Amino acid sequence: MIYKVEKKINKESGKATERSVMNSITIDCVIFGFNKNGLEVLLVQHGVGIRKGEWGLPGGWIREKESIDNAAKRLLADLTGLNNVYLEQLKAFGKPDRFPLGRVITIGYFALIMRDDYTIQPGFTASDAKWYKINEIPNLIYDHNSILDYSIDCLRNRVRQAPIGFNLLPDKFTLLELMRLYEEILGIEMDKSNFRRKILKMKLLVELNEKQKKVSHRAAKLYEFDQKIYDKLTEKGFNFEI
Amino acid sequence: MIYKVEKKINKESGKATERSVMNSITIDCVIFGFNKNGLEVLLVQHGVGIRKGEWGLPGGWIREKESIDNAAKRLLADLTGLNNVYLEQLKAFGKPDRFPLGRVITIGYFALIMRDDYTIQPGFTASDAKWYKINEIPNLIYDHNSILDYSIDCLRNRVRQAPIGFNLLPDKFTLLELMRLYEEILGIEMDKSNFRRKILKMKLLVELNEKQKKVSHRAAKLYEFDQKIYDKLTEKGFNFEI
DNA sequence: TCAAAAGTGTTCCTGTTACACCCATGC
DNA sequence: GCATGGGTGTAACAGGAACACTTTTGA
Repeated sequence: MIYKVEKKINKESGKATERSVMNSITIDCVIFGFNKNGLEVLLVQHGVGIRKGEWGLPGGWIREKESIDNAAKRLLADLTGLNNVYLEQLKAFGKPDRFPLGRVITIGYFALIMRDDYTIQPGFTASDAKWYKINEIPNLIYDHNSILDYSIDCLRNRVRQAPIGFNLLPDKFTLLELMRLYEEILGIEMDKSNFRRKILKMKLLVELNEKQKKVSHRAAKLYEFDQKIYDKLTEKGFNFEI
Repeated sequence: MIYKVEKKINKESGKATERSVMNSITIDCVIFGFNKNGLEVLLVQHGVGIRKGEWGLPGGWIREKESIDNAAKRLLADLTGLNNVYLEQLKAFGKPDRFPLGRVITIGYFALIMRDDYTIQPGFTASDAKWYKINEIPNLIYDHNSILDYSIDCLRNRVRQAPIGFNLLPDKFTLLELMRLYEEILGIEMDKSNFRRKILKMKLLVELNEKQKKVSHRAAKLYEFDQKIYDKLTEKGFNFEI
């Protein structure tokens, strides 16, 4: 029974014929990116199987000897070529009928990456990959729409309680760029002045001796987020909150 | 290979010889209870296998045709005899060496139950079950200590952002009882007067025409939490926060 | 009448909100 | 000079923290 399921799955995905991976468990990853288009998600098109041509979250199998976190990291690196990416587990999704060809539980992850770094590598489970705006998501395979919805809720919560939003921006950014990021993710409008005060008061940004270049307005100062400063502050009981 | 692993697991737990469950995936549940002793967790003692006599989280296998949420519900009902229990998934735990006899990923859950309701039912994977205070947890099997630690962090966050703490109290409770609950979970001291104001201002408690009885001091009013009121408020954009 | 907890009121202080306004730069 | 976004300042308000005080009940 289980063997049969595994064979079918392999037909579908066209991979993992050796016994080096766990069966009945997969990983699916919501990859968030941010640029002038706003918040986007990287989706892949299935290259083989009955759902060929349809879009879904990038995902894959877990090898026998790797942790689930490392499996997610590996899948992400294979697809994007990026290594030190912010990655966090969402939760497990396990409705019995979520996958039509057998009982497969999937563990959801979300990643935050800096768009400009990114060049698409043809992933082994995808014939194509494409960024989609957060509010223009098509119908996805399996339960991937609900995983995606869940990930957005999760991102909105997390981004307000931990300084993880910086992972979506270049190393050096202006305060307004940071504010636009929060506005986009949270879907709200913020006050420039109040945002500046709030974020600067936390003292976890490093003010650089550098300014924007080639902008048709007064050049803004660039700032940097320093994880070490944040770690020190949290040790002393500091809680990030926006 | 996988079959071998499964046989070993069965020896260990003394169950699931049919093929009606998924292999390589389990569920472990952190069950929180609250009474005059404070916040406690229900642990079970392994009845058979090499870890006999050691304590761990109650858990079990997922049947082929049930969702993971329902599997957790079922396990909880089998152990405690309770049915409508507040239950939430933590996340999946999947270090490759977390289970010594083979690769098994577990999905963690936490439950909030009202202690007085509770009578221990001999669970099929446990020879004994016992409540442990949150800060007197012994060494547990496998990675159960880290699952438990994670669940406490998670509870502390959740209890401040959603009105789930009520599940640990009787239907009717006084404001001070509620405050003591928060103090215990969050590990902080609160001001009686400020807490009253805050919680009453939310208008999600129903004031009953009833008072405490047989107390050797002024009897306090009893209140009730009404999920419907909360749902209506959240529709209007209300956010619970303590 | 005393202990213990219920319940009310008030003051101080901080952080947030909603603005108005000036500054620098490219076109 | 004007449009655009950068950056500063402030007054009004809301909410939280800290604390004092009165009330009710059983023993």
